[in-house]
Amino acid sequence: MALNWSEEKIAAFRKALLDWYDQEKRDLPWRRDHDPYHILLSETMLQQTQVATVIPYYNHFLQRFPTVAALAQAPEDQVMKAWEGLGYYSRARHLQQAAKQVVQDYGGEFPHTAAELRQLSGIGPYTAGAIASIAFNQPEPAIDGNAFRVFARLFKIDADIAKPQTRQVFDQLIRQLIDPQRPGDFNQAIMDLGSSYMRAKDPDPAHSPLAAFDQSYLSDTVLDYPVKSKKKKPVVVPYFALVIHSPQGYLLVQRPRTGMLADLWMFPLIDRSELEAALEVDQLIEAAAQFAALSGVALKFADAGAKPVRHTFTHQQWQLTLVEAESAAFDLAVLPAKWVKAADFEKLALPTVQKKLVAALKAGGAL
DNA sequence: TATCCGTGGTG
DNA sequence: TCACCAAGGAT
Repeated sequence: MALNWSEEKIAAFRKALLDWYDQEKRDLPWRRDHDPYHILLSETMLQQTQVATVIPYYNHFLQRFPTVAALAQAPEDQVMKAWEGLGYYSRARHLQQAAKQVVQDYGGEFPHTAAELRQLSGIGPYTAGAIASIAFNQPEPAIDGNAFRVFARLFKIDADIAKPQTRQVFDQLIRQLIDPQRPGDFNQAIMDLGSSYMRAKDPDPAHSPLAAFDQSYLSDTVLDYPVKSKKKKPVVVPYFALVIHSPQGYLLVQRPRTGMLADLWMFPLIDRSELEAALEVDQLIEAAAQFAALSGVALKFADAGAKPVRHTFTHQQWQLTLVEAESAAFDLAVLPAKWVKAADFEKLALPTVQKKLVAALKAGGAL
């Protein structure tokens, strides 16, 4: 998309945006300096996550892993523990992998170009542009949801921002507008604008510093932009959650390294949709015994009919029916599993859904 | 390219 | 209850 603005108009646009930013920019922990490690950490945490949620995680994580070298050397389970509750857990694993790449491939000094940053694990076009512009003053766009919304409104762009190929339309446009003297501030100003006057819900475009440049505002069509196709509803997946207790504690298993809640610890789950008609208690016992390699160990089930715990993810809604069992301790050597005392749960990285299950058990008097 | 991957806030 | 959103990336 070619921009037919004069040089004077482009200069006025940049000045209006940056003057406003200089006056009104938010005071955020990762804006204290331009350390690329700080920028990488904050940008990774901020992916699909709100600022208010990230701030305490960011401060704690930096306290725990102060440098890129410290993160590269850290045990992975400690990194996961620091990420616990933040969601999208593969971000944590990729972040540590990127730290290792910086140490091993670049001697501990981040590369300066977006193209090189893009090669690091977990860094996509947005994060590469953010680090390159904020930490290294490179004139690279950082196109996040805010930038999509702000520029879609400014220029009444009809392309669907849910489609990957739409990014290039915005990229081309922003490269013509970004301030070559202050690219990092330009990108961050757009984000601040997108989270304030140009927010998604109930925007206040009249008071935006870019109101005079905003084609959607000038035509009273702000709420028509950005154009974004809708997501599908999450599918319902029913599980039995096995609460197996022995003298050594509760049985927890580590989730597979890929997929949902990767690497985190939970009660064993049995996918009821794969069990077909095996919904009777005796069949359930058989399935549980099979799963946990419990042959010969007697189980006593209780409260199998209790109300399920619900937890909704982006693409799935889990309905978890708690099934409690008392067991002798048995050898777990071959499983990614261990017996854990309830008081020691907090030492492991647990997903929120597991914490919900624990809370339900405590409310029911068990555990 | 379409789908997968969490969580908490909001109206 | 529900739909949508919030500083996206990997596959």
